[in-house]
Amino acid sequence: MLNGMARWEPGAPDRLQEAAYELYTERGYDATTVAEIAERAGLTKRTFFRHFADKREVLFWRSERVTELVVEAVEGAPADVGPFEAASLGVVAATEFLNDRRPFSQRRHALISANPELQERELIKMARLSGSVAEALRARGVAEVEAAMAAEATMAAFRVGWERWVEPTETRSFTEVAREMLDGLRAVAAA
Amino acid sequence: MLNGMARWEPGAPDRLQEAAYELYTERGYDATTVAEIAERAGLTKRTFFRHFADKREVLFWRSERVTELVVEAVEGAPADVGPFEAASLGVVAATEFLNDRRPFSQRRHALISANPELQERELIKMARLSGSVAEALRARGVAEVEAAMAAEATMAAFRVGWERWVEPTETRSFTEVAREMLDGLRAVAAA
DNA sequence: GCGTCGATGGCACCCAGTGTCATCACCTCG
DNA sequence: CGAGGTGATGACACTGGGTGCCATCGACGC
Repeated sequence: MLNGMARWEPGAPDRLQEAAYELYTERGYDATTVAEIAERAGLTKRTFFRHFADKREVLFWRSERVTELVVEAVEGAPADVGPFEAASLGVVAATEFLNDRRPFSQRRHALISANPELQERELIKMARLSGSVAEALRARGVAEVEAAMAAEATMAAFRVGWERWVEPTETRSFTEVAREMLDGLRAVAAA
Repeated sequence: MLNGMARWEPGAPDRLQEAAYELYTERGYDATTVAEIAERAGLTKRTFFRHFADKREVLFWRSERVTELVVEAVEGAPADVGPFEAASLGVVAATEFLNDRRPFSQRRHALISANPELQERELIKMARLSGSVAEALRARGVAEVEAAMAAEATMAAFRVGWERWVEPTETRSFTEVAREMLDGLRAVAAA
């Protein structure tokens, strides 16, 4: 037993995530072992893997919340708006959620952009989100390919907007930035 | 020494890649160990990692060739076409290259779509490709954000087209499919 | 033939991730 | 209040990806 207090202290995943963020920031992702994370949280390696599928997943914990928000927004879009507009409402919902969490987002972005493995994980998360959006669009009656295109295109705008928004020099809200990107996408595609 | 013949036989990476494809197909990616791949190629695990950064990379070997073709196409686009059109020419170049390689592409796609780890790798490859396209666009004088948007959007069309093209029921060329997707993107964004 | 050099083998090692079983705290029920 | 059940954790062994290090081998120039 490493720490008599910690074993039955509640919130194991939270403590593990916090410890992971700390260590990843202090020493970098690569230089941190799962055993060290667990130790700082007063737990063991084995327990870490009971709560998180792998060493990367701890950084993406609860990100499904964003997916839910986006899907709900798409599903709740007015019946008369087209697929691109509906998907855009999903993107906007995500940005509104993230607007309050800019410092956290920046910190997380710094960690992820410093490591290819983490970028891969982020990319597949976004791809799955795109898939969920496409599915929600199909549920609205949008054709297969059209749904996929609208979802992928708006996600592209989201990605580009994200990269911009986390920049320290950017003063606007994520929502504003994303709207600019969505409009920019329209303009670029129309040209 | 596992195989007296193989050690100094030329083309170690080729043999390793072929062995990997065989084993991944026969037993699946997860159920295959690097040691097994190396053994079938008449080499050792250590040598495998001298030629490929990791177990996944062997499936993406020489995919930089596509990147080169795409970038060249974008750079060689007429000076008067807009960023979206220029990027589209890059996508078309990629499809033309892949048109001859449909069976290989389908086999590769089957492997990748069966495994999340491999999907992650594929996604980051595409993201890097998108980055290269954006850079080529900027070299043409396109503004930062506009370049990123055009690159991401056309890559989205490429991805959706790809998923469609590898379908056995699809009879058209990749180039045709991609053009439809690029047009579809225009239509969807304009709506 | 002799030395150089790049590619390979062999080995030890670290760490991510898993299967299995024992253990512990808490809860319920008699 | 004590017995048994339950879920979370610890402990341990094990597989496999990936790396560092050095010995070795084969080709090639001299």
